Amino acid sequence: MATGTNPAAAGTPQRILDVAERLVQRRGFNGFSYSNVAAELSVTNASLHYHFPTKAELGEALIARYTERFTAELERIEAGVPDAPGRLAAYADLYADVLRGERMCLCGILAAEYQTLPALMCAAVIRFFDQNEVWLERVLIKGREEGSLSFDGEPRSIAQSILSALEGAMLIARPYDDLERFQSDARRLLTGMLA
Amino acid sequence: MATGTNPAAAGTPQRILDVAERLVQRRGFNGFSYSNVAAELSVTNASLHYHFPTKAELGEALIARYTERFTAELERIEAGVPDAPGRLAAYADLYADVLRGERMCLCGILAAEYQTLPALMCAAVIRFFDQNEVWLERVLIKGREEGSLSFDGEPRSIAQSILSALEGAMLIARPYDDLERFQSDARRLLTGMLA
DNA sequence: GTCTATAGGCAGATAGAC
DNA sequence: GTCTATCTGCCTATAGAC
Repeated sequence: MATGTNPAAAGTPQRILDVAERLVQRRGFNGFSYSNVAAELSVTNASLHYHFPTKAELGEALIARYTERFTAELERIEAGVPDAPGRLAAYADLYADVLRGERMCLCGILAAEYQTLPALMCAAVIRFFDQNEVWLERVLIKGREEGSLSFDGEPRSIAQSILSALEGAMLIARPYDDLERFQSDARRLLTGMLA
Repeated sequence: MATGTNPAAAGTPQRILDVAERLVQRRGFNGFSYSNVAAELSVTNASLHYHFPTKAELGEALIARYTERFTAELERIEAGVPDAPGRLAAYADLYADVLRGERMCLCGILAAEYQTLPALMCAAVIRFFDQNEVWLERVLIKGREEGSLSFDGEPRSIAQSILSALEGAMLIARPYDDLERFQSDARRLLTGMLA
């Protein structure tokens, strides 16, 4: 073990985050409790507080890990998909994968609860969106240079619209429990803006 | 008074709904309490329970009233705006007005909390979205017949995409507290799909 | 690191006086 | 219709034993 901690317990914070993440993505930050997480892991409430003293800190850790993982996926797309249209399609597929797990985007659902979140979580949500927009903007600029994408207006502005549209498509598809609806919306919204 | 109730108290249920509606649109259904409403109205918790015995019933009443009011706005648009493109623009303006009140669409924010809502509220949220789609579909069909709108695919499917895109634009614009961002997104998303 | 035990507060909800 | 008073339960969080 790199950390030198008890091997059997080494992954505990990660397993806590795994369970909490799924709960937040399905029920929202105000819709889950320490007890929900504890019950699933068969540990006590107090044990969770050892790893994440406050719910706010747990929330910050959730966003940080989610953002890291998402960023890694974006880098993987850039490494594996050469053309800009393919990268945008792969980007939409990331959202579809989340939806397949019957989840909302973590930061999408936190955006809905934004006015009730601790300040540090708010800032982290914004950073997630900003990072997504920066990546999308880069893809758009590259696509325009290569001639594989054509659009009017500022790339950053288009990137914002793509993010909004995909988050909205997730938000609405989930009550209908309809993955195909999301994919249909995503396809239309993307092709529409890049006609 | 048509109801024959105490004049001074006649509007109490409405005032309760007014306060609760704003709280839900800003903080979510799991982010407000009877006490929050009571404090704003300077009445007691128990008094609220007289009018709305359970939080679920309060939630159902909120969606019912919101849907009625929204439907009335849609009829007003059809009566006042002759052309289909103008109707779509007016539809987007309804969302902008909500956002100006620093609120999310009531059913949009409830969609995020969907998995935690009582069954009757879930059904009512779906009905709201369906009603919106039916209206949008009608506008799209009329626009295509008149030649003022052109698009590929089923009108109902486009209507779904418009709803998703506008809800998403609201969801993301609110953390940024940026009305212009919403309007820019809405314009692009609409013109893109109806190119 | 995990436990038992518990604190202190707020949630939704009810009984009964006025 | 609104009040006071109260119930029960869950919430986040902490103290201290093991």
